[in-house]
Amino acid sequence: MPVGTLGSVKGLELEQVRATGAEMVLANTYHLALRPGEDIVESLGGLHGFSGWQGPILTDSGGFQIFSLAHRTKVTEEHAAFQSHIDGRRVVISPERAVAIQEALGSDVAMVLDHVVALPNRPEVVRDAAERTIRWARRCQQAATRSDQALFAIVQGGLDPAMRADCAHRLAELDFPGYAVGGLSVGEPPEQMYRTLDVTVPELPADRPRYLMGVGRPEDLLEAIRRGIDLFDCVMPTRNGRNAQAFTDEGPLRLRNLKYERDERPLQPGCPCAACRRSRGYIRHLFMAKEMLGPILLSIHNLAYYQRLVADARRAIERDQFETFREEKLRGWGVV
RNA sequence: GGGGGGUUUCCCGAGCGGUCAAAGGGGUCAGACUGUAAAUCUGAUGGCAAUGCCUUCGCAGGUUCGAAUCCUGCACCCCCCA
Repeated sequence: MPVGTLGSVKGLELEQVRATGAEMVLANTYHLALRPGEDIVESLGGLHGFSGWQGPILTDSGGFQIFSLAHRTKVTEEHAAFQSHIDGRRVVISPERAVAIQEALGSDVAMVLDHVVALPNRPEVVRDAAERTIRWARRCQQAATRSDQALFAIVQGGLDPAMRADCAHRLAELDFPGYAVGGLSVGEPPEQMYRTLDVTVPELPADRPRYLMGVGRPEDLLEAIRRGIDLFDCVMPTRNGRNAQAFTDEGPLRLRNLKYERDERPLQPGCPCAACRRSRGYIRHLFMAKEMLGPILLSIHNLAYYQRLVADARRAIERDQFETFREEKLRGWGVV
């Protein structure tokens, strides 16, 4: 899923997002509750009518903001209290409120409010957050009223295998329609994230979507797919695209680099996206000149690249050739 | 013709006797970015055999232990008066 936190995949029109192959996008509860407010989104047709996106929409709950905006957030058993990053006012999001906001937003998939902490962290902090996440998941489940909206649970538990497995197991017993693995890629080395997936994913029902939140680099996606993950979201293709980085089969390209000044090749030979109809030299020029088309084109390219990556992975799995596919990709990226 | 102001490292622009290879900004070069407080942030940016040496603040001389800073002459630019 491309990330459209504020109800828009930054810089891109709906058709451009759709043309990358994306079917589902992500938006954010905390951010939309602050601005414009879920009541306004609801009155303007819900997230679909409001943004115009016809496909499925998943809303994150605000749990990630407990981590990313930690310095202005206070968590109690009852709720998370934020000091708005926009105007400083107090914004309280309880599990019940997170569900109510998401129901008003009208997303197709809502996420439970979870408690995300930075890693590495003290065991008691990680355990406390994981236990609270389970209690909050129950409260979210009980607060949910819409039959046309799925509610996914989120596994926490840091890097502790036992805690992860336990958290996953206990959430699985609550019979959610989908499960996410959260609290990863928040500062820990990739290897530790992979090891955590090794022990977490097997505890989650294989007949439900298994979603790794906020990940990641192309190699992270393949490592996660290999371990049973079905769904991802990440700002990397769009944010890094806006910052002049293009993902390709030869690894990421920093288009501002002098070496592309006269490079007449496309970013990725064979890529059908709009950016790849131009030369690297032209795209470098756009970034050096601070033309808005630069960030737009690389956002398009990176989203298309990511979509193709997972589509190809899916096809490889169907042919039982995933390992070969993965090794080829990693070799191209120079990761192995 | 008379009076005044100015010329600083790639650019703009501080500095006005030593702590100045010289603030700050721009540009350039390089790096970071993982459920978006991000079209953002970080570092480098005279040369070198480099805990030191050399070259540089319009040009040429001079004063001084020491000058981007003071003095003299010259060149060029800007403003006002005629």
